Amino acid sequence: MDKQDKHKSICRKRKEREKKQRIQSILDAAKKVFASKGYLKSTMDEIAMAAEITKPTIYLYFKSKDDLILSLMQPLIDDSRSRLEIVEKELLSGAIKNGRDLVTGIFQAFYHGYEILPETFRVVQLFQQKDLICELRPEIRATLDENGRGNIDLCRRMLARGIEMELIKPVNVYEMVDVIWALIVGVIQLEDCKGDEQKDHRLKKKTLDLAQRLIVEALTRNAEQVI
Amino acid sequence: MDKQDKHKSICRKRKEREKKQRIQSILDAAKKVFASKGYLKSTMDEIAMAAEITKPTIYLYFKSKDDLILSLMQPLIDDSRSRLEIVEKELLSGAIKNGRDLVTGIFQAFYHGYEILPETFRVVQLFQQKDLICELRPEIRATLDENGRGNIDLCRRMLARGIEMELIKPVNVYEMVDVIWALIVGVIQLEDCKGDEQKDHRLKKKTLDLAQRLIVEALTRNAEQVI
DNA sequence: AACTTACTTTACTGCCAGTAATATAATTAA
DNA sequence: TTAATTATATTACTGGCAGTAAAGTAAGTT
Repeated sequence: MDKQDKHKSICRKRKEREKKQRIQSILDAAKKVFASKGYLKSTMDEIAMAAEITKPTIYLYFKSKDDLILSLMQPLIDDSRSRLEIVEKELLSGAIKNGRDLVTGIFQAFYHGYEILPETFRVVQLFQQKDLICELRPEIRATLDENGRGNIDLCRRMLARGIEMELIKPVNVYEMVDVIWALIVGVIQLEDCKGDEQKDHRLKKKTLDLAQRLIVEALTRNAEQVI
Repeated sequence: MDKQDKHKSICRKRKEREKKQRIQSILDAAKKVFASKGYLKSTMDEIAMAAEITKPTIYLYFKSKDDLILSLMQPLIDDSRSRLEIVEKELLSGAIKNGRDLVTGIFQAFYHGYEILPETFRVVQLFQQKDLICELRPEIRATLDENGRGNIDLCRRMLARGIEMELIKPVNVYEMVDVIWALIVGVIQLEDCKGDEQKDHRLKKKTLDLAQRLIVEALTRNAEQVI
């Protein structure tokens, strides 16, 4: 019996491993297809083809096309998170000595997600406009919510701490985080629809740099209040 | 013969009038449907129904669903334009005496478009993300391009003038206009996906106000250079 | 070997943008 | 007044895609 149980559990483990691999291969395929054709123009059949399976198999693991893309977003959120945490550590340890470095750190943490996965990042935005955040695998929805919110919270804490430390002027941190996020999303969106791939990145960078400088400028004059 | 010609021309005029009315009724119907269900969820059949005609008739006047929504955008662009022109007049006449009023004027000119036609405004953004600016009636495409660009140009001229008059600090006006536009679009988008209709407008306003203040703050300190 | 479970596929439905072919009403020409 | 032309509208379709039901297959279990 003992032997049998062992056998069972070994087989189960293999199965689970295979399942994970299958899910991963679907995600990889989806990433490729989305990246090459964009979310809206990509079809589930194409993704299935790329993953060397058929469409219904995808639906075994993902509730919908939206669920699929949102599952891709998780690593992106994680990336921002880890970058923000580094900035926070620097802030708490005193390595960050002025408002400029703090604001720049936050900007870059968010922006980096776009640099590593532009297409996925773009889709995050699409989702905000459509009313499609429903109909997701609850797990994904939950983690997405939690982590997204987590990043924002972390960001707010850092700004609040920055204010305490008098690195930046007192502002409403809730609104402030929104403004930073809005700027990044807005600039990327704007430049995406203008540029032709090549100059694109440079333009975005320049515009975003200006945005960053303005925010720093506005937040770091120690004399006056913004509010 | 003279009499006949007159008759003809009168009839032709009536026809044209009727045609315009039909087009207008389609646009009105589309505006209603889009506003109530959003662009993506609205179907051409629904719009046809609302206009009390059938779908193919719409395609007689509009090349595609995209063409239809873009036709709706024109008034919105015109609105921003006329508001910007007022600000420009004030700037040239000397009625605007500081950077704050200039920046605020530009912000408000753009933002007003959202206030009067939120759904259409939102769709403008959608278009920037999708790759759908193709396949339009060339006339619409042209005017849209021209006027959109026109507004941006106007805006740039005003900022440049503001710099000349030393109302604001010297910055790259191309990037600056992008930053302003990005902020407005970004904030609206962000708040749209958070709020539940009621508090929505107030939140947006507050966040946008902060954005405005920050830009003003950064641009109006006369001592230092931003760039 | 019969049975259960997990997984995959074939073959569909339903929805929707857009179109071809056709019908109807109004204008013009005879 | 009637035949021909034009403008306008409709019915009935196509094609593409997300998502699903039902049927098949392979592996593990008894």
